[in-house]
Amino acid sequence: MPADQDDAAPPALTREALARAALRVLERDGLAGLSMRKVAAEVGVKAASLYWHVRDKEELLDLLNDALMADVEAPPRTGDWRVQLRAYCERYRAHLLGRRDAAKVVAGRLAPGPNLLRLLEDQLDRLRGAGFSAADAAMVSYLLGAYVQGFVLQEQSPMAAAETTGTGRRQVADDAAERFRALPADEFPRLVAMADDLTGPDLDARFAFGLERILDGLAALLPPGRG
Amino acid sequence: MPADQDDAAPPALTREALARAALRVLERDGLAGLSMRKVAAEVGVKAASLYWHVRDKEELLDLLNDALMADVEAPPRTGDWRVQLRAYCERYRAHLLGRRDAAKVVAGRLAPGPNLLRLLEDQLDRLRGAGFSAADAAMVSYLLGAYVQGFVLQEQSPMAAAETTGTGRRQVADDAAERFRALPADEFPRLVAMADDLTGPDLDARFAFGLERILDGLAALLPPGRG
DNA sequence: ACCTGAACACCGTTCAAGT
DNA sequence: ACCTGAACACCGTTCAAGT
Repeated sequence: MPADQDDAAPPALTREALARAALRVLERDGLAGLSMRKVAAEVGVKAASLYWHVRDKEELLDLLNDALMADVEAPPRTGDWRVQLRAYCERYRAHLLGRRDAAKVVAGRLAPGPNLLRLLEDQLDRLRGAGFSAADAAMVSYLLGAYVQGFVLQEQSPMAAAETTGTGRRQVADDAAERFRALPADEFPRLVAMADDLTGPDLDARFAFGLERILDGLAALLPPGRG
Repeated sequence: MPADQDDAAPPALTREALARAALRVLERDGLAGLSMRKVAAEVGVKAASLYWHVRDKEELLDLLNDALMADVEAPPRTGDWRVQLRAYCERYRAHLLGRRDAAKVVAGRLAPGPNLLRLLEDQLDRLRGAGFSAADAAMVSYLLGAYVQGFVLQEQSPMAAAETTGTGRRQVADDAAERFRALPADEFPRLVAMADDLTGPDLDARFAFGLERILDGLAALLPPGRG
């Protein structure tokens, strides 16, 4: 009778396990604190061992990138294309905001892993169903990705910095407004006058504003009945 | 008669000189190769000396961020708001694309330096003149910034990687299309069918597409006569 | 097939000490 | 006021060697 496979067998160091370990280190120490040595320790191994499973740190970051996309849930397929696309973007933003430094990891990294491919497939399918041409659907997906990632990148970094110094996000906005107001009014009249507009509305509102403008622009692409 | 001030005086290590040195190192070695030690060497000093002028590397990157924005030229004030705003975005993109890793440096970094403030003032002034409310103008500026930075971030990283491996950008697109086509067609029917649409149009066209959608959406914000 | 020890060539940052 | 030497606690990566 052969020994059970599940008693003392070490969990088998797979690339997926590596990615999950990297995810835990990212959450704990941030991207700047994510080192090969720490990820190795997280899986109970020495740094040099990682190079058996992964070419270099860059490849580990690719794995991490896909692990980050593992549990985004696509929105329900109810409502018209506009509510579905809006939900997609809102969920994507919320998902990125929810994990530390996620935007920084995801941003410049194209290499789509299986999880991202799954989402892309679903999104393109909905766009085609809504009446967008294949060429337009592909570009729309690209446009929305650039907007959401660019937006979250700008809001996540300062938030992280603020939390480090212990200041709340209301405080950050107020400080920024104060800096605008303190500028020389002859050189920067608009910045001084618009200090509150530039810093006031919360980021949810700013995200929604941009998103609605983009959706308006996309609607103009469809035949009048469907937009 | 006092000695001339301009004969043997060392150029005086200012923060601006530091920023320009960092810019040269960035162009030469990329963001990953930008170290305090190299920037110090670039200005003929030891690494420890930098900490007299700058709190830490993060602050040096803030200076670099503003130096990167030093010579962007605002578009001419001719044509309607739409041509001016389009020109703004195209110039910003071209400017970022033109300097190595610029998008990565600029992306998560809010701290606006004097150069960025100058541009922002000018852009807001044009938006107000075009008829956008103060609140809308502020949000439009934010939206366009997120889009351009997000877009360039996605196109610049792979370009840099491709140049490292010596492959041209046509080759990169073809390889990507091939990967889409090789996916299992039952699980990813759209991706397989749309492989060319997803990778085909060059990045200039993709950028223009997104930009025009956004501009369409913004036009809907103005009273019918001015949009 | 997978892991380790030890080493190499780097990092950012601090701090006493120099001028 | 500005710069340096020397050190500290790290990095990513390689490679011979182990099992």
